Amino acid sequence: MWAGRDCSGVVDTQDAPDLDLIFAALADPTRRAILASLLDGERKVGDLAEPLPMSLAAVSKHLQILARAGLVSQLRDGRVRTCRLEPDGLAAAFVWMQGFGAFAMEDYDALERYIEATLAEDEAGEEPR
Amino acid sequence: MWAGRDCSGVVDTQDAPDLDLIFAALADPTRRAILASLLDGERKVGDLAEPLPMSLAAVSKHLQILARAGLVSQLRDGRVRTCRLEPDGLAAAFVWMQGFGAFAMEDYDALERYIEATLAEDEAGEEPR
DNA sequence: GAATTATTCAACCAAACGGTTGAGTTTTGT
DNA sequence: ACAAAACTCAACCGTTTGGTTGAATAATTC
Repeated sequence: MWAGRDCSGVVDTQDAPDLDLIFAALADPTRRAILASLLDGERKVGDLAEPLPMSLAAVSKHLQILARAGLVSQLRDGRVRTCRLEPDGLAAAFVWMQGFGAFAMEDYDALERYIEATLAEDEAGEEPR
Repeated sequence: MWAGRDCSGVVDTQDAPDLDLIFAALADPTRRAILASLLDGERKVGDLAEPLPMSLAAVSKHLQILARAGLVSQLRDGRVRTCRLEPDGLAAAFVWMQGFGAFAMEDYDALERYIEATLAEDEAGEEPR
């Protein structure tokens, strides 16, 4: 992976086709807030929108962007649309970044320990509902 | 982390201030190609630009964006500007995503194994120069 | 010191982004 | 059947993005 000499010969070498969409989706604080709130479990569009300082239509568009990136999915049940986090989308970006860190991060072990600690603490804290 | 009830009460709750910049920087394929090419080691701006299908000025702007996000740094030595990967910037985004995955990913172990494999293979393959 | 090399700066342009409002479109409730 | 609820769609608007070109800057070479 990342074969040495010409990994940038063509711009998009072996890039997963939707990393653009995924990272772009993550680049907005509103969208990250939505994702964070979905960590708690499924949510209706309206419930997601309620705390956010913008119109329902704006939130709807944000959700479309998250859906197109494969980060959330919407299940329509009656007139209500329920949103849920889609783990695999995140995984793609995560793996890409990891492939990076393997080379570049010096304090990889420290990071690993930090992550382990966080993970354990979270699992103790509350269930994902 | 991600305290249950109102993690989205305000949009930017405890967000690292530059996640916007980091993810936005990663959202462009040209910029990811530049980062990938920097995995090999330091590079002059011109050398980074050479394989890319755009003007030098465009690449210069991409590098500014990467620098503002803290993902690369430029060391000017004479008239030549040498770019290097900045690991800590990536780590911030990485940790954010990890905090996410801890809750959401079902196949966490599989992912971990995949990562371990990739890491081992890469370390065997070539040195980062 | 004049020309060349390496890179940024500034102005511009089309397209995309993040928001708005107002009008659909389905369900649900009475 | 009617009105309200829960959305999405469409059109618009100001700002940012990703590229261009041409000029500016700075260090090297002749």
